[in-house]
Amino acid sequence: MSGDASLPKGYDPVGVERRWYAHWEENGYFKAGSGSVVVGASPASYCIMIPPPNVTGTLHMGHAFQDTLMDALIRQRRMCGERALWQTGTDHAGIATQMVVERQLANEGSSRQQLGREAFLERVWQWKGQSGGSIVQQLRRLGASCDWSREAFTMDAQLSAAVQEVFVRLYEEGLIYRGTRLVNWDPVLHTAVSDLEVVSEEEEGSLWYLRYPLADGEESLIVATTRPETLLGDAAVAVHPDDERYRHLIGRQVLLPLTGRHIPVIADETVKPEFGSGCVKITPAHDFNDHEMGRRHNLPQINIFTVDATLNDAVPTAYRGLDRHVARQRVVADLEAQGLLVKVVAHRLMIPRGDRSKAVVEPYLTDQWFVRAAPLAAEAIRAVEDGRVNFVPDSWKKTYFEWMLNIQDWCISRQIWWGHRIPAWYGPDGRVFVCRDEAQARQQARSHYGEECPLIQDPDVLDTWFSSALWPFSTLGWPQQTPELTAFYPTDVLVTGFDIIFFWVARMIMMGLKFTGQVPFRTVYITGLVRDGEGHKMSKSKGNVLDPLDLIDGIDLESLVQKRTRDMMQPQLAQRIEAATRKEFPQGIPAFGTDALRFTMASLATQGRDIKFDLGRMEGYRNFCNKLWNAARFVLMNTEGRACGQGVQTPSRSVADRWILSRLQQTIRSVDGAFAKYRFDEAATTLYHFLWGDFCDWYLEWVKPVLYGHEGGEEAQVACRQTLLHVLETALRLLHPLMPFITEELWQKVAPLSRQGRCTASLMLAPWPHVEEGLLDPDAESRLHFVQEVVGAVRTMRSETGIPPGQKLALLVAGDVTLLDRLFRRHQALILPLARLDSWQVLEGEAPSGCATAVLPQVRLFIPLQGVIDLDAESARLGRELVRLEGELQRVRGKLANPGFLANAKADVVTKERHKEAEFQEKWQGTSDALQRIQSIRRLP
RNA sequence: GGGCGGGUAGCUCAGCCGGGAGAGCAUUGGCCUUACAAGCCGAGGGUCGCAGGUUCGAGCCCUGUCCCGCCCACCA
Repeated sequence: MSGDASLPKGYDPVGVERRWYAHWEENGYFKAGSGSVVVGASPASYCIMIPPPNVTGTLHMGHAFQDTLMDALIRQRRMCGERALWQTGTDHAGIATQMVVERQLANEGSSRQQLGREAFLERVWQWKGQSGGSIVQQLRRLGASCDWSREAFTMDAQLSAAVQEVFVRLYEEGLIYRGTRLVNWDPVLHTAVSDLEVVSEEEEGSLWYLRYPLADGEESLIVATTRPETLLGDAAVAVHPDDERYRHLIGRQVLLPLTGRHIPVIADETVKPEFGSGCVKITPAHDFNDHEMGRRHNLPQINIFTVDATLNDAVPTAYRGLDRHVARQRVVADLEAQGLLVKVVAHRLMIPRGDRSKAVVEPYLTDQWFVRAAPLAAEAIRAVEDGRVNFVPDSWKKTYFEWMLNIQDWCISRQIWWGHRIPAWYGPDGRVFVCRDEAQARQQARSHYGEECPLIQDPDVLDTWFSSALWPFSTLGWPQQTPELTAFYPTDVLVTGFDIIFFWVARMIMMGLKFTGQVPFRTVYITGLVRDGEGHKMSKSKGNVLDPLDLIDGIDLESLVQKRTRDMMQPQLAQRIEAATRKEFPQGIPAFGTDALRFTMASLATQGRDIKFDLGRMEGYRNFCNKLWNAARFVLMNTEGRACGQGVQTPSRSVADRWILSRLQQTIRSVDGAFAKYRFDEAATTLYHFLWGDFCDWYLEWVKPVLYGHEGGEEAQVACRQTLLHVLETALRLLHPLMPFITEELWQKVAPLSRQGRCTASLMLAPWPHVEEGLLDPDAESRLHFVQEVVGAVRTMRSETGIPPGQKLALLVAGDVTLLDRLFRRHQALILPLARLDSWQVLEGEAPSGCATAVLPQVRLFIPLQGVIDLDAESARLGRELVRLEGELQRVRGKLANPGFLANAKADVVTKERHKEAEFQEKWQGTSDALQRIQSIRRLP
């Protein structure tokens, strides 16, 4: 050992991560403008808005994925010298948060109604105070370098003011209106929800065929329905005007069973004669289609439900107060008893459910506030059409257009308490005053009524997404024209999932354009969903959820099982989940560290598809961290306390030094390009292969003889140490956006030794590397490529012919003399140790018998090993190689014999093929010679 | 019903402007070689879903088709 290693033998992320994150945050490095300053230039601004997580939520894999990418972008641009702001914050998540607190109250035997509005809101704020910090703490564990000093919350005073301002202005322009409309009603949450918050899924149901007698005479008709209970609210029966079967009934009255009401038979083009019986019962107050038809035919809207979706007083007494499901059974039973149930057929249908409550949503007539969306959408469509906003991948803009072109008015009022109260006040006569605050409303009311009148504020709050839509400018201080708004708006990239393109992305574009005249962001990077290893969506009920923090810190099996089976909505699933978990993670999950998680996320971030989270890959990248750690350890062991050429401008670099520096430039170029096109996977694999392959496997091995003093002199050592430090230091900078912690830890030790020294207090603030054209060295690259081929060929020969690895060998080389001199003799110091050869010499005359043979372009290699070599193995190997080469030759020659190819292919392609032909031919010849020699030996007794 | 994405090695995925099929993991043979066994050095493994077409040449472009996934849509 060369002295004390200054680093432990393995990388242990735990302490490193906590220490550096605290250090960065305490020193204000996350604040916009903290990055390395480009002298003489006023820095460009760069801004990313975080999709604010739910304030009471917890971090999941989707966050880990997206936030890793955002942080990588921000860190990279910060290092590029830009004034980079990652605006962070949380969302009040109206319904979701209210539900959590209501559940708590239910457990205490209380309810929000018992508490009253004010006390309930106090309770929610209290809960927000308790749990609201956890997700931002978890975000910190990911290494997220957001500007915490600007952390925002959608219900902060300033953001709330923006919400009111937007509401009032839209109202004044007639883009917000109030009206009685059929909306999606969640009977469990007692609130309207928007179309987007309703998820329809196919479920098993029935189609009931019911007989409705005509009011006059003996005739009857049969309707088919999936919702027999709504019969009680029927206003008509509709048939197709051309339907011969029913034409004579049009205009006559039907006696609606169970109610005694008379309803008309009407004709409407939208009725499909082939479905069911061809007769449709029309319930204008409880079905969107029927509602439309009811408007066309002036039918009464008979609301039969209460807010709980129990039957109200509009139905016969027998059914009042019944739940809609009970009512269905009762209605069907009563009809059957009266002989009016014709048949019941199994029928699959789409059932709409609230995305939060999972309750079946009811179309329900209520007074609600709406945003007139179409006028806002028009400009938002143009912004994407003309490229002011780009989608990555581009194909998502189709999805965007599709929705925007068919956009419906947006129901923005919610009958819940947690959220932004609608700034509307009602006078005694119901007149509405929409104002920025109550005082203003009073003033207006006074001038209208001529005296002080009691005003009542609208009890509803706004859809959470209303405030989210303003996030890109409300967080920057709008409606004030703040310096931040000027500097950072429009923002640069939005990183988010496809699942909220409609909920959020589209609405931000509409609101941004409307209120700032500019797009909110120039690029939308759409990520896929993080799925489990089998490609299933992660969900609590499936028990396949991975917590990013468990991947970082590790978790033992028992805790994991407990975590996955705790608080199950369906406890019967717990057993299966437990078994599956024990099978998949028999040892629990080891601690991989944040950097490994981030690197995995980056390398899985291929565009345009969901990602299946592969734990094996994560393990590989954990190993990569360790590899990097040990490479740095090696470099430090061989540089600390020695001459490393700090002041030396033009060291006498070896070809290996020049080679790795050249490879480094290529890597910088490639990583730059990858970041520019959001190919995080490409950036990750490029760095992985440069560090593990070029740097560790080759360069470190090549320099060992120099460092150990076996090869070259003091000057060579200095140049080599300087190169080692420079390359590692630069690579750490390149890797930092993806792996912030380990790179900082190592950089702090490596950078001070490097030629330029540690230029900034933290790697976070260090300048992003740029390509030094002068260090590109094609000559060194091609020569060492040859060396790699020779070393590889010898290693293969050894391994395949069973030569003991410890056995030193003498190599015979045949080929052009000047070539051998140029490529072989001059680089023997790079070849012999890696190939574990102790000598080599140029072969004079015939190759000796009993040789392992390798054929490279223009060079043949022989290892004479009388008695040791496995002739059968070598012969088989050569045979395989010959077959391969013959195949290649055939293909290339076929091409070159084709006049069409020669006539049409580009000249350089033809030249390339000719080279290939020559090369294959030569290899074939050499291999064939070798095989013959072996076979001639085997024929000997 | 409309739209989108995907199908490449056992698994998870790259594959650029059409020009010699790649990586990681897994498998397998050999190594405790003084940074790293979370390591080192080798090897095997693919009818690029299928069928046509364009082209001198197709994993890549076109047409059709099958399978998987997702999104949107009011069929009672």
